[in-house]
Amino acid sequence: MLTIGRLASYAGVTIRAVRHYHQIGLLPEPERDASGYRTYDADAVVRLVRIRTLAEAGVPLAWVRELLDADPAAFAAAISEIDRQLRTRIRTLREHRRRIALLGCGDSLAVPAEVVDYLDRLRAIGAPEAVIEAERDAWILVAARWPEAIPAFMADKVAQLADPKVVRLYRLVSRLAENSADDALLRETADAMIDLFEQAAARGELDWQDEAMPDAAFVRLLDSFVDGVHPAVGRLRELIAERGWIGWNRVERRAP
Amino acid sequence: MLTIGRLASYAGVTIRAVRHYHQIGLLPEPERDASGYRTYDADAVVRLVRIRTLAEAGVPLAWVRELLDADPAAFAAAISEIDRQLRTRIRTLREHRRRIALLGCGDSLAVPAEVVDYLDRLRAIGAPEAVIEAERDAWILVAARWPEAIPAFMADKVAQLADPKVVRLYRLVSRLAENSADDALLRETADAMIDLFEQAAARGELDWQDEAMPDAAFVRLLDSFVDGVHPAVGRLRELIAERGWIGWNRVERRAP
DNA sequence: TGCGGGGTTGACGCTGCGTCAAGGTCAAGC
DNA sequence: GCTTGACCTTGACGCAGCGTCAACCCCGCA
Repeated sequence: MLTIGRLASYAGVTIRAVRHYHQIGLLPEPERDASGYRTYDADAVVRLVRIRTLAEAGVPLAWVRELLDADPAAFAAAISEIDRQLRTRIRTLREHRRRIALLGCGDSLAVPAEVVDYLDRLRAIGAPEAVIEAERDAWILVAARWPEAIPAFMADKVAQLADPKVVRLYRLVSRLAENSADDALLRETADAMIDLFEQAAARGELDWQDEAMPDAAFVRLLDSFVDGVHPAVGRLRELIAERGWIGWNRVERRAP
Repeated sequence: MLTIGRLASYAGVTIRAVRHYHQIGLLPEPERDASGYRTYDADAVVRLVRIRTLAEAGVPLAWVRELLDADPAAFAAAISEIDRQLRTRIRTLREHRRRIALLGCGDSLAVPAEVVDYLDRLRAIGAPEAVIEAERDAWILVAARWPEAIPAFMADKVAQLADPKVVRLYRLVSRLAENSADDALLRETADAMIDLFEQAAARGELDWQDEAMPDAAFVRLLDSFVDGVHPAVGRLRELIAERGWIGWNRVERRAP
């Protein structure tokens, strides 16, 4: 007759594991001796070893009991099902490895490569860091909702940067970032933006905005990044609104 | 301003996950509105997306917080550590797959291949099923404690089966299994066993028993399988003991 | 006013044990 | 007979990352 400790050591498991198996009914509770100790016989060791054999092969304990006395067909079926699950988990972990290898750090975390490229171009034409961060955050949101649309969006945005008017606007914004009290500069910036808005309207580029961004609340959310860039943005928004334009990420002409 | 549901849907996570991140301090608790609803801003979405990006790459949540504002060097170090852990887990699962593919079912569960072979030979010479089961269970215990010793043990046991005396003994045992009341048969079996014991003793085969099986309690445990085969085994043990021999798996000569 | 679809906190469940906590038991040495 | 140390007992929390009730509040709409 064995104590729990000897049983466990014969089977190569911990005492805690044995008690756990009792608790979940995998190993029957044996007789107790006068002092309450569990007393095991050799059959318990055999059963325990079999339990471990299955458990160490990745069989969930919940399935072990049925497997221990399953006929060959059921056994084989269960084994192949468990193997399937193991394969799935391995695939998941491999996917994790793939993703973790792609992770950039800090700024570029959660930002698709196309967006990183676009932000670099913005930086190259002298956009202020605050603007770039706002763009980055906004594109993080867009990428989370429509990851597949990012390449097209970015191709579009990069193409826009070829327009000298756009570059000039960013220059103005950059100067404004350093001297936001300059009212003439503010007006000049507003003019430049409206010029671009009107150009876009003339080319019909505003017409498919609704399809690209169908969610008004989401667009307001994106706008909030722009508003957070600098206090002067509020003034800018007012100036532009006075001239009948509303919105940053989806612009509309309204009665002034 | 967003409710928790919109926040979650923008970031592609469940509401429960967001609350969980609050609970573990990964995402700061936002302001509440008059009715107690949490009100989020766009920055919360960005942070949440970043958390998900890391979590979906297999980063444990406990590490996400530090990673979110780690410098590139620390970030890279953490990433490589996490990748190491992922590789370890993949190796573990692959080992599970390997083992599960090797699992026999029912009888052969937890029995090494060499033992299966030996049991088949026993069956071939006509050993009764009860004896084979007892052998099987005993070898399960031995294999659990000294798996590396099994091939040598089995080579030895298989070699023994070449001895006609051993084969004859199993024949007797087999007849005894069918007719345990036959006293003459019982005595003949005892004689056959003692003959083998003495032959082994003469060849010095009993001398290294202690080295092979140093644990007396363990040997008693193995013996208990033999005792459980059939009630007649008890009679057999007495008969043999009268002639000065004790034990099944490790035999000793004692003063009768 | 009722209904459906939000939101709130609190708590248990899952997996397979590890790890205290707070004791009772046993064999051995003094 | 007493201590010591190794072993046994039950009970309960902890772990990772949420899923899933339960029980209740809030809001807009017919």
